[in-house]
Amino acid sequence: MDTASGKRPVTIREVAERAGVSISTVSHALSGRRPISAATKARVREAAAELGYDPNPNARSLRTGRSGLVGLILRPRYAVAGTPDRAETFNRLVGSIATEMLRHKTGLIHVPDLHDPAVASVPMDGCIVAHPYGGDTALAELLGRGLPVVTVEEDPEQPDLPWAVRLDYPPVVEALLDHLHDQGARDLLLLSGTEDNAWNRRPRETYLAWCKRRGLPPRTALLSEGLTQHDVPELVQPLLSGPDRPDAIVVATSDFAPLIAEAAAAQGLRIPDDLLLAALTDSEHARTSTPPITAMDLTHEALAERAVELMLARLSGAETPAGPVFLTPELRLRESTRRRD
Amino acid sequence: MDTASGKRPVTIREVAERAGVSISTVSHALSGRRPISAATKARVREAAAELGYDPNPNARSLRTGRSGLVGLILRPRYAVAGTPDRAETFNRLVGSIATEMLRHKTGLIHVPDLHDPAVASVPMDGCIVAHPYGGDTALAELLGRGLPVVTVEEDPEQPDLPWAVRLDYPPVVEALLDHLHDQGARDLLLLSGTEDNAWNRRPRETYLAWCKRRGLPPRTALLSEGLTQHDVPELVQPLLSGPDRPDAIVVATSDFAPLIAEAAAAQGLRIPDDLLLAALTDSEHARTSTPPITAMDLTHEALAERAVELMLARLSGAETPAGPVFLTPELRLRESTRRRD
DNA sequence: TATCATCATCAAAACGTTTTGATGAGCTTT
DNA sequence: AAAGCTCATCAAAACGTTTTGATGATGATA
Repeated sequence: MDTASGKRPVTIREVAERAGVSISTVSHALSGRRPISAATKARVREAAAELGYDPNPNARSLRTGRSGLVGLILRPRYAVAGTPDRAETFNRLVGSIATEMLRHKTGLIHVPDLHDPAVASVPMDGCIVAHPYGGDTALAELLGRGLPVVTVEEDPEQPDLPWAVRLDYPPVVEALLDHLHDQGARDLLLLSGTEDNAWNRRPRETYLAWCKRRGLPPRTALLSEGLTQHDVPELVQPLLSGPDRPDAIVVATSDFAPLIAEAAAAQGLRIPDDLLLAALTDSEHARTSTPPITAMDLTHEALAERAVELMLARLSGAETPAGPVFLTPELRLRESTRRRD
Repeated sequence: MDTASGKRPVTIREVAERAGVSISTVSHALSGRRPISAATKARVREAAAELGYDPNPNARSLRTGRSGLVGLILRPRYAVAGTPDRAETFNRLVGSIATEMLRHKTGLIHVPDLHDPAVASVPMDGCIVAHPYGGDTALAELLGRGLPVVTVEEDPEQPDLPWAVRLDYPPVVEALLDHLHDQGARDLLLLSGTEDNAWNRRPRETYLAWCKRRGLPPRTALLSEGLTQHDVPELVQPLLSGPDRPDAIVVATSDFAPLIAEAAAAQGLRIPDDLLLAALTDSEHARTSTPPITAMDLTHEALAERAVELMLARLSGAETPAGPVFLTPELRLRESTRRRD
């Protein structure tokens, strides 16, 4: 095997010479876009095979204006921060989109940075933007370029943008809150993340509306997704002590739930007996913690499937739904919110 | 916001016209590869910004011969088959490579199919091939093209190919076998997968050598990675009944371990009391099964980190190690191989 | 003042395709 | 035998960059 790495790729010109025809004949013979005699076609095919011809994708894309590749931009910053725990969400998101793209035999590019001039720009026919921020600049930029965009979750500032695959939070969050209420909770605390995206905004809105409807005082606070294991207990401790401690906590970031459980234990509070605890995203951490923690599963796989489907439909010029597509997150009820009888 | 999707992108020519200079001056002003007067440079920058100029990546790559993108090819077929269980391995593999690439601000392309003519070929400066097969054709093709390749695990037929990040199985597999032996196992059965890659071959070789050294009769069988939940119990049942049943089973595919545990239970065999059970890859399934199953963690994250590092070093022309890089898998001892005292 | 270097800018070539209008050979029709 | 068709093939343009040799202006030197 020749491993010389400086090898110049075979061009269409060399194939043409070998087959004794013109460049355009080679192109037509291989693409079949114009009739070529059977004999010539065979000769060209043979020459191409012998030389190991592989058309230069850049030249082709430059000419045709399409690369056959789809970009993927993942907005949440924590995704790149990458603590081992946060990785599960990232991996499910990325992995399931990659799986779907492979199933459809279409190349997927992880776009590193849209704006950094040091980063090569990326040849994509369309782009999936996952979990955009409010007034997302990357999203706006792509739309401004006229590139076909499909979002996973919506830009909260532009909720009605078409070609979005969205999660329908209200019924699920209400079901969770009702469940907590059923279990006796009357003083619920919501700890949202600080990324300004739909996942943080929507459940918060639902929570506030629910409290108003129930006549309960809403209590909210922020807990940045970027916090470490060390920060969380410290920040949470004061919330758990004193006479006005909540009797239920809903925390957005699932990884923090077990830390809150520990902090509660340190105060002598038992879960679920003295404090109910639930998270707004699921993770192994939540599933295997003691006790296992009730969580909302965002069904990344389903989001990925629909988003990829939508993107490929758009690129192929097929009919696509006019408005956003809604999926329902799954509520996973576990021991952390189930009072023993 | 203008959402017209048929918008033609801004070219360097339009920037040049707007700034009142030639095309090449724009190129030089933006790239800084030749001195341009401060005034002109400012004018060009302004024009580019106003028009929202973004250089066409295909044209640039065609001219320069580099795209700034790295390809990723995942060989194992099960990866695309994608049962929910198999997904964890796939996601960790893909997710951690994507994470590393993002950290280095370099685009990553999932290559769907190297040979399918219906699939657009992919503009990559180098390619990471994960878990190649014995005599891997895709690997050979890439090497034949002279493309820089880094493999995660080696092609078992060409174990000494440089620029491979390999797992050092023997010490870990021996440690596992010794552990089983310590726990009293004398009749060990190895159930390998059917994908012909290093992960199936190497541990098998170590097992055979270990048996010979210990004077124990080796027993092996195959269990395809593509089997479903329904197939496995049926196939395993006969192995567990009869007087010559093994007292320890090492199964490659981690998802099958809990199924084997069930099949054993159906025969009245208890784990670990009557049968020791271990897997050659880790998964949540194995971690949370009852009892938790001893497994070898392939440390995909570490493999990814080294592979990406190696690839980027090669592409930047830096010094790279001459031979393969070895990492050691982690043995996770759990209850399934620990006899109660 | 003529000559020479320096500096900023320009024009043109090249990268490897696909596409399209033109060309010529071989038939059929008049 | 001339005219018209069809079919296969060809030549050339175009896609949007980067790169390089050429050009002209400006100021320094002889």
